[in-house]
Amino acid sequence: MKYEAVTIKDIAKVLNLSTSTVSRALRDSYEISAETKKLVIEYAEKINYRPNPIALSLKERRTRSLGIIVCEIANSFFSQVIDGIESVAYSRGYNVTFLQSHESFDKEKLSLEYLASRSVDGLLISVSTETQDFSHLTQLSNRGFPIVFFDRIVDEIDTHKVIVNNFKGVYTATTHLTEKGYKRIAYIANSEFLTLTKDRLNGYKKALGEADIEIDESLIKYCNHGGMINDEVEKVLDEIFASKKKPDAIFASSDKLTTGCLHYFKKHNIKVPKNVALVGFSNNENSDLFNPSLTVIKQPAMEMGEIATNYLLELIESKRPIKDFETRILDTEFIVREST
Amino acid sequence: MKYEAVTIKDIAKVLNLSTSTVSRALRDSYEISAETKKLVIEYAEKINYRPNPIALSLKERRTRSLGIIVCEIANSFFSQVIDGIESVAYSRGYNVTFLQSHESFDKEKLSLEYLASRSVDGLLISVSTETQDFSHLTQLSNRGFPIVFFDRIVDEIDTHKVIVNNFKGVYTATTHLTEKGYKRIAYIANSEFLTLTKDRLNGYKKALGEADIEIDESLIKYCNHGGMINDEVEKVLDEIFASKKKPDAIFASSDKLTTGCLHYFKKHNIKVPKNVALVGFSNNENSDLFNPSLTVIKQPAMEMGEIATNYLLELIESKRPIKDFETRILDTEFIVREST
DNA sequence: TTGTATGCGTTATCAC
DNA sequence: GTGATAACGCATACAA
Repeated sequence: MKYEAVTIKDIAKVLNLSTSTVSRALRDSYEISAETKKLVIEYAEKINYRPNPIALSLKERRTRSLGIIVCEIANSFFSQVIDGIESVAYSRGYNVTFLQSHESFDKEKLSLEYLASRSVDGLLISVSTETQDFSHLTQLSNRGFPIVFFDRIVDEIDTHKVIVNNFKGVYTATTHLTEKGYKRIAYIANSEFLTLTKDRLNGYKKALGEADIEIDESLIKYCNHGGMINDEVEKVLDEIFASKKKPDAIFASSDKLTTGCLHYFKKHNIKVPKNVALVGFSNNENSDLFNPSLTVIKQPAMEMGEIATNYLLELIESKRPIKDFETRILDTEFIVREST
Repeated sequence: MKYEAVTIKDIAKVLNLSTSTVSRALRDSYEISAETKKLVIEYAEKINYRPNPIALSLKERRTRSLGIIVCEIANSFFSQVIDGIESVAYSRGYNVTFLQSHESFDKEKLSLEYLASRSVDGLLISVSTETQDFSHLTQLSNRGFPIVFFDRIVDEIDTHKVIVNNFKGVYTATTHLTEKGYKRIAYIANSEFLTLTKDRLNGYKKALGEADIEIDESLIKYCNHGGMINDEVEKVLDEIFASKKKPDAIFASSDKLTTGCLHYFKKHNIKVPKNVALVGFSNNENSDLFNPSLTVIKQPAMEMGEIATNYLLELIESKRPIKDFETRILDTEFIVREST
């Protein structure tokens, strides 16, 4: 059943006016007499008239909507980013559409295509772990479609970006571990295709180097689907714990990987921090309630969303092409708790 | 800067054809010669033509989008529902727009108005804790706008609904507490305006009655903002624990309230379950990792989203008005862990 | 002060 | 087999 809404035409017919008069009256144009205005506005109110945003979009050639692509919203970090995006977008009169890639390259590509085919005026994206080929993004960007990257950015594309200081965050956390005397520190990384993974790994290596700990590549493991695939984390941990020289600490590079480790430890009855210490990136609001409470690197997620959205609106609303792009780097917060 | 996309007109001009021919060729119409089709399709592919969904929406008077309003997506239960909604919607060629009410009646009303002004073809909604006045929903529903309620439904409005058996879920959980010997069981409820709150409370009362425990109204507390306001939970717990006869167990009626209790206990050094037991509704994927691990009532969130979406699409796509509405009641799952 | 005509991108209808 | 035209709902340049 089609729901039929009221249009300007309906109002015009009833009041014996032209659609243009009604349109102008509703927009409070100076050309219209106070009397007519009152008539139109009151009637519109009475029958609950609302302009059709679709028609407006077609006319103005813009949707006043922003598109967001993230791997998943059921993730503390991303839902906090989204809160930041939403608050800025709404205050500037923009609406928001989220699409989840579920860490799938194909889904990301499809979502992107849909959004860019004029459903939204611009895009905020944190790419999927699978994404290695950026041509879908490059093409759009080159044709002038406004894109801002956050969190998982793409180096090859020149535009505004918002990230955290991944290197420093991990360096601080790893140094914390080495200072506590941990020697065999495993690193469970996200997909190796992400720039952020490299930056984080460098922080880890630097800290180990400074503590005169040799880097053992067998302790560095990648989860190319970001822990989204069933037993990705389990497999990686099995490998690490099967070796003769077991780790005494673990660094986990994302929310999902961090809780993934905890689930594994619980299942295999590995005690934290007695048997192995754990630090990880996490914006989980309950990480202090865990058993043990987690030592975490926390990202300013909300702020990230706000800044990224302001950047995007700048690109969208600018009268002339923007050539000078910025990359904003935010600081992480390091919170020490029982797990180390 | 406005991003200019390719239109049928552009193709027509370049190939010296009319827009109608191009349109037909692209839709593989039988009227068009194979030769022309090939020409058009190949060129369209080359320049990456994508039809403008806005123009299509205007023409077809439908958007192929569904609107979702929930209190917040940073909530395990709702993000799981959303996953269910998304999967069904996409498989049926629909796109999804989420709006968060953040438990504010005003925000809910605004979001609703925006969506119903033809941005979406139908609406899935779990109302905010603040919502007492349903006229915004009643009006739309009466005018034939397709709405399906899930989780927090509105009794007054006749349409499809999907809920869980709240009475039974709470009855089972409370009985579990009485059987364990708990006598003073406090009940931290969500907003008293929600139907679901009444159903749940009835389950609690029935279980107490069967255990010959008198109902103590001072142990029943409401959080009318669903725990969204700063120290709502803290205030309520302060009251309960300030009384002489402290509770020996607590039932929390939502995800947010359950973790809210845990945070309070941690802060005030109240041991669970030694000082007080805790059961609550929760779909948190990490509730087994908490300290202590939580005894919870878990809802089939994903399934709820799927069923609700199927109902909504039925309303949208039906040729004639639907008069027979269903309320689907799903079973909850009760998981016993350390907190009781 | 108000009305008429046009166009945003697309497709259906009717003409040739 | 292809082209011209109108329409979806709205805003605006131009006419009156």
